[in-house]
Amino acid sequence: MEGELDRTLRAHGHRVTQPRRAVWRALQAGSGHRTVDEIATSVAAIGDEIDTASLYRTLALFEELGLARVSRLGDRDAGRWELAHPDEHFHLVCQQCGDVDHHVGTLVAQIREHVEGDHGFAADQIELVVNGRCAGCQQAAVS
Amino acid sequence: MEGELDRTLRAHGHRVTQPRRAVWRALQAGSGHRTVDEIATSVAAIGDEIDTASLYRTLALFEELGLARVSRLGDRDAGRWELAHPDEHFHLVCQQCGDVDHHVGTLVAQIREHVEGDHGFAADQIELVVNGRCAGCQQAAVS
DNA sequence: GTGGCTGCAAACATTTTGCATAACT
DNA sequence: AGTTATGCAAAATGTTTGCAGCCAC
Repeated sequence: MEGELDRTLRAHGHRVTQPRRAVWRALQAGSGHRTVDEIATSVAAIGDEIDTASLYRTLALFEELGLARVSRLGDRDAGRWELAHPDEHFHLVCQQCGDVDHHVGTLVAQIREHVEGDHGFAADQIELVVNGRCAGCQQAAVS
Repeated sequence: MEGELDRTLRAHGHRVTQPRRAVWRALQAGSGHRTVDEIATSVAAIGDEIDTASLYRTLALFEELGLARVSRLGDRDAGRWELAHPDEHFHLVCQQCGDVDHHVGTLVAQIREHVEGDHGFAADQIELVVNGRCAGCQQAAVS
């Protein structure tokens, strides 16, 4: 469904270009939580090409339009991008296998209620990152 | 109490040096959530001096020893360091005034239970960053 | 045709690393 | 004395910016 990108871009007076479409498709393809580098590779795999600078600009635009989201997972390295989904979610980062799991649940809604109720804080975006060891790696450690 | 630093360092076979003491004192001084640059300035203010590379190495060591913690607050820029406190806590980042509030509560413990119970995930460190507008800025917007 | 968008290259900021010297134990 | 930690400089990494030409509108 290419419609959403085109519609959103035009609605805000931005142009629909080949690079933007390519990035959009690349984001759809993968399973989220990709670095800029990975997205560039993904774009290349589709047969397109995009310059790093343009990629950053495109992602920044997507974020501004609410089409994508970036999160810096607790650790050191680079920002990771994913398509924006309506549901609130949180990340489980396994320190051992490096896997990043993506969970949707009521947890984030509970957090929102808590900070709004107890602290009078208008929560806009909630980023929850849990570092630890996933179920698989715990088993592996025992065996 | 300078004892904690000395004790912890020696307990792990590390040396007690002037730069390490200076960084430790600088961390005690400020109110947490400082960038490497700010810590360096803080060290200089005490009358000491430390090279950036050493500062990074020192902070990495402190983290390894459980004396300090780093967090990349959702946004763009650099990592922010603070002393490790036993209590779990979370951050409220106001997008308007830029203030970073630091809250302790049962919330983080609840999160831990949730991911361990429902997802079999052994939570090691939980980083919760809430972006939004603080109570003060909400009032300011109304008036 | 025109102004926004892209690609290229260079700048920037943050963090890491190699190595000779200094300092803790 | 024997190492470990430091400072300096240089590199690595991730991201941003200036600008001439191109392309969607």
